[in-house]
Amino acid sequence: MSDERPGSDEGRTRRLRETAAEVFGWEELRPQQLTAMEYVLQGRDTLVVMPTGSGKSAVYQVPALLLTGPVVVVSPLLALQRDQIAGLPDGDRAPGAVALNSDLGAAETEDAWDKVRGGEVRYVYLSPEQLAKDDVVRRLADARPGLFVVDEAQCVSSWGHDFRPDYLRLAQAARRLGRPPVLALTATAAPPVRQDIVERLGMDRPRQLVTGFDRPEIRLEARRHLDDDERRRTVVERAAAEEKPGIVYAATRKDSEFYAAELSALGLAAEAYHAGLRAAERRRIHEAFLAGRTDVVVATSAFGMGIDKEDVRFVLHASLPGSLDAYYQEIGRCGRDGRPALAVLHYRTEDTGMQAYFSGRTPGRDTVATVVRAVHGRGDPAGLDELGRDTGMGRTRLTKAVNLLEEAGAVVTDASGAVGPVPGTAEAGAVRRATDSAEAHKRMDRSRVDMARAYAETTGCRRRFLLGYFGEEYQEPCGSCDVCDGPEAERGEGTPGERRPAHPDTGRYPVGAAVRHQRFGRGTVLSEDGDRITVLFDEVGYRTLALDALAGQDGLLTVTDAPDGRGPGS
DNA sequence: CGCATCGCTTGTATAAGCGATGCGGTGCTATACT
Repeated sequence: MSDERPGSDEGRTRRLRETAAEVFGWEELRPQQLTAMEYVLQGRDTLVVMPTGSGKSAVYQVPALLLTGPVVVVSPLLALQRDQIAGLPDGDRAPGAVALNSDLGAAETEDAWDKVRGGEVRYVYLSPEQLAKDDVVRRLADARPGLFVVDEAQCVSSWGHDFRPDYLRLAQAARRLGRPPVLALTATAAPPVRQDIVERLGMDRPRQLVTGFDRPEIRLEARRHLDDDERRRTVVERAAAEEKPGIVYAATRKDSEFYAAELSALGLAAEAYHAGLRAAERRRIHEAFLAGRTDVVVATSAFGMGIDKEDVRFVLHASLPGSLDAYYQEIGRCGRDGRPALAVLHYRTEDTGMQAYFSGRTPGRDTVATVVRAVHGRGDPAGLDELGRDTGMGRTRLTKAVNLLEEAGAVVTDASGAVGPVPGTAEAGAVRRATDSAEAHKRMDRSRVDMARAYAETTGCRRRFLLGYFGEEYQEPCGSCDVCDGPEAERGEGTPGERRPAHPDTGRYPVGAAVRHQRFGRGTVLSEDGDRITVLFDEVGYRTLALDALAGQDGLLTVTDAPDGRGPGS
C-alpha cells in the first residue's frame, strides 16, 4: 500500500501509539487494533468484529484523545456503562467520562451535562433509549461529537427488531448529532448480521475488520434427548462432573431455578441467575462468580454481557438456543484463558416451540394502521411523545410500528427527529407493506431457530458447521467435536476433507453466490456442507437445501450472480 | 409451539381423560408509592 501523502499516516500511527502508552499504559497495540484506530482517525465508518478480550474498547478509547469533540458511546446495559467508566485510567491525562442514564438524579444529570458542555469529558456513555429523547440529542449535538460508537453492535440486529426498537433509530440520532464517523463494535456477527448492522446504522462504505471466529480450545458437543426428565438428569450429571467453574444456560427462569437447586443439593456452589431477581441479588451472584466463589451459574440469556472471566471451563445448554449467533456468544464465555473448555448443547426437538414463540411477536395490522393514521392525520411531523399521546400506545409498541412504517416508506423522520407522512402514500398500502416486512422479520427469526437445530443435528463436523454460519471456511475434521471423534473417526476411517464423497453438484452453487429459488425468491448461498447447501433468502430466511433435490428439478434454484463476478451460469 | 394446571365429566372414583386456559426472555425509563 502506498501513501499519497507521505508522513500523514505515519504521524497518526505514532500519535496513537504514544497516547496508548502514555495515557493507558499499553506499550503494544495489536495490528488489528491499530488498523481500526487509524480508520477511525481517518474519519471512516468502521465495523470491528473481534473476540471479547482482544481490546475492542481501545479502538475508540485511544483515538478519543486525538479527536475534537467527545465520543458518544451507545451501550446496551447500564452495568456495562459503569464497567467501562470504572475501567478507564486515572492520572493527570486521564480522560473524563460520564454515563447519562436513569441512574442519575436531576442534579447529577445537570452536573454531567455541565461537564460535557465544559469539554471536561472525552466519553459520553448512554443507552439507545436516551438518544430517543429530544433534549438529550440537542444537548449532545451542541458538544459536536467527534465519533459515534455502538458497542455490542449485534444488539442492533438482535434487539432492535424486537424489544428495544430504539436501536433501529440510531442512524437518525447520529445524523442529528452532525453525523460523526460511526464505529460499530461486536464480538459475534454472522455476515447477514453484519450487513444488517451496517444498513441499520446507516454506515457509509464502512471498513470492516473481522478477525477469525474459531475457538479451537472449546470442544463442541450436542446431544438430543427424547425425554424431558432424562434430559434434566443428564444436564445435572454433566454439570456436576465437569471441571468448574461453568455456566448452564436454561430456557426459562423456572428451569434456571430447578437446575441450580439440583446442583446445590449435590453440594455444589450453584446459583440461578435471571432478570426476575432483584438488582442487588444479580450483582451479588455476578461478583461471586467473577471472584471464583461459585461453581456453576445457571442462567437465562440475561447472564452474559460483561462477564470478564478467563477460567470458565464449560458452558452447557439445557435447551436449544434461539439462534447460532446467541449460541456462539454464550459458549464464547468459556476457555478465554486458552485452556481446554467444553460446550455441550442438550436439546429436544420440542424446544423449537418456545423459541418460535419468542420470535413471534410483531405489531399487528391494527397497531400499524393506528399509527399510520395518526401520522397522516396530523399532517405536520410530530415527535414520538406526541404520537404516543395521540394513539395511547406504549413507547415500545409505538416505536416498533414507526420503524416498520419508515421501512415501508410511509413515514419519515426529519432533521428535528419528528415523524411525518411521506406525501402520496396510501394508508392501506403502507399498512400492508409494514406488516409484510414484520412477517419477514418473524420468518427470519424462526429460520434462525431452524439453523440452531440444524447445528445440533448435523452429521458433519460441528466446528465446520458453526464457522460456516459465520462465513468462515473450515476443513474438517476439527478433532475436537463429538462428530470428529466419534466411532468412525476413531477407527481411522476417512481423511480430512474426504470423509464424505463430494456430491456431483458440489461447486454448482458457490458460497457467496446470489441465487433465485422458484418458491423462496432471492437469496445468497452461505455455506456448502457435503450434499447440501445453506441459503439465506431475503423473504423466508435460512433454508438448507439438498443438492439431490435441486438436481431433480431443473431451474428450481438458479445462480443469478456468482461471487467472483463471472455472472450467471459460471 | 409445547407444557403445566385447572376444572369438568363420567353408568359415580380409594380415577382418569378431556378441553380450556395461561405461561414462557432479553432492558431501558418514567412513575407511583412506601
